[in-house]
Amino acid sequence: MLTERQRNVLEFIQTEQREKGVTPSTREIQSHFGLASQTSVMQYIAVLERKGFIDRHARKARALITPVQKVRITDIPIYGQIPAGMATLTEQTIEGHVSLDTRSVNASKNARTFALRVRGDSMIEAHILDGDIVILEDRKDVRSGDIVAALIDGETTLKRYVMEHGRPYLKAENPDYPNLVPARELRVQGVMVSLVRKQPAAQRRKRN
Amino acid sequence: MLTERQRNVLEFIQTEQREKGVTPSTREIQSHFGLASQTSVMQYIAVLERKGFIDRHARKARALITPVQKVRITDIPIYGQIPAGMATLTEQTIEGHVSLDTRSVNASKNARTFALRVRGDSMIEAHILDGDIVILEDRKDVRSGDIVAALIDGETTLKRYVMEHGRPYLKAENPDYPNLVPARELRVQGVMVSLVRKQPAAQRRKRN
DNA sequence: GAGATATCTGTTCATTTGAACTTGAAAAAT
DNA sequence: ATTTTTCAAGTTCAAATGAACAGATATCTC
Repeated sequence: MLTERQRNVLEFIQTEQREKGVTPSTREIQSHFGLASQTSVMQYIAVLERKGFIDRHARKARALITPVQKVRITDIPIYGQIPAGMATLTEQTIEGHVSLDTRSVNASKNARTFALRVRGDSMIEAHILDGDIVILEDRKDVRSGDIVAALIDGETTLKRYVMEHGRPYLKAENPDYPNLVPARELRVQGVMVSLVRKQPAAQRRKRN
Repeated sequence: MLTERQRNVLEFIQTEQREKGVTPSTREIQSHFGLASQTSVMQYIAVLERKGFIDRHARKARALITPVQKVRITDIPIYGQIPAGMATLTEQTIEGHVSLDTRSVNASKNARTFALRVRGDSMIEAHILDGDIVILEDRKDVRSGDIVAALIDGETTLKRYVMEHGRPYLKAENPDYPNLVPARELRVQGVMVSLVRKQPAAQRRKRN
C-alpha cells in the first residue's frame, strides 16, 4: 500500500509525535530526510492523506493527525462517585481519565462511555476488585446477567442486574453482601463493558 | 494553585487537543475566550508554564504540551503465544494491540512492555480470567508474590512467582492446578503490571 | 502606601509554516 | 510504447503564529 519511502515519512511523523508531543512541520520533516525542497514533503503528505494514513487540518501549522492518534483512543472520564442524575456528570466529579483504544473496550459507538473506580469487594466473585476501573456504557438495553452501575434508592452501586419473575434486583457477587431489591425504582446508569486493573507491585521482602 | 481563569485556559487547551488532535494556537485560544488581545493568551501560557502545568517548544507553532499529551499512550503488542526466546518476539506472533495510557499501566519507562492473552483459568483466584489481556513488563527485579510469565521447561505460563527458602517456584492460583517447580532453570519473561478485560455481554434470554 | 500578582488591551515584528506554481527524471504499470 | 506514479528540486507567497514592548486597572499582601 505504501512505498518504503512513504512509510518512512509516516513513521517519522508518528515517532516525533510520540516523543516530542508535537507533530513535525513540513520543514522539519524535510531536514530530517535531507531533502533540498520542502515541496517534496508536501507531496508525501498529500499521498499519505490520499491513501488515508493521515488526516489533517488544512492551513494549520503542525496539524497532521497520524494513525497513532487515529487508533480511536477514547478518553474515558473516571468518576469518583456518580451523582444522582446522569445529567449532572460535570467536570467536578471527574477523578481522572483512562485512555483506551476502542477495540479493547467493547464500546458501541453512539453510547456514552464512562468509568468508575470500584470501592469495596462486593463484586469479588465476578473477579472485580477494589481499585479496579470499570468501564461502563450508558445504554438502554440491559440484560439479565449484565453487571451494571445502578442508582438504587439514592446511591450508586456496581452490581449484577438480575431479572427474575419479571422483577429486577441487584445481586452482589459476594455472599457477605446482601442483594438489593429496589424499593421503588431501579435506574441503571451504565452497563459494564470493560475493566482495567493496575496490578499492585508485590511487597518487598526482607531478603528481596 | 491555579486561578479559575487559568484553569479554564488549561482545560480549553486540553479539550481541543483531545477532540481535534492538535493543540490550539494562541489566537484560537484568544477568540474562544473573547479576548481582544492575543497578548493576554501569551500571559496565560507563561503562567501555566511557570507553574508547571504545560511544557512547550519555544517558537514553534501549536507546540504546547499539556498533561493530556504527557499521558503517553503506549501501543502494546499482544502475543498469542510467547516463543521460547524473548529475542524472537517477531511481528508474526503478534495477535493485536492494546493502546493504553501509561498511567493506567503501571509501566516503568525503560522496560519493554508486552501483553498476553490469558488461556485457561489457572489464575482464577488471582482474579485473572480466561480471555483477559495481561500486560507485562520485561524487567529484572522480580519479587516473591509477583505474577509473571515464565518459561519453564520450554513452555510459557502465567503464574505467581514465589520464593521460598531461597528457591523459586511457580504457584497456580487455582487448587486444581499444580505448582511448578522448575527442573532446571526458571526464566521470567515478564512481570504483570496491568490487566484489561473485555466484559462479555450477558446471554440473551427467551424473554429478552 | 509599596509591591506583587492577576487580568486585559493595543500595536508591531520576525519567523514559521503551509501552499502553489514549475520543471525534471527514474521507476512502475498499462 | 505510452501513461501513470514516485521522487526530487527550485522559487515565491500569503497567512499563521509566537513574541516583544508599552500601558492600564483591580486585588491582595506585607
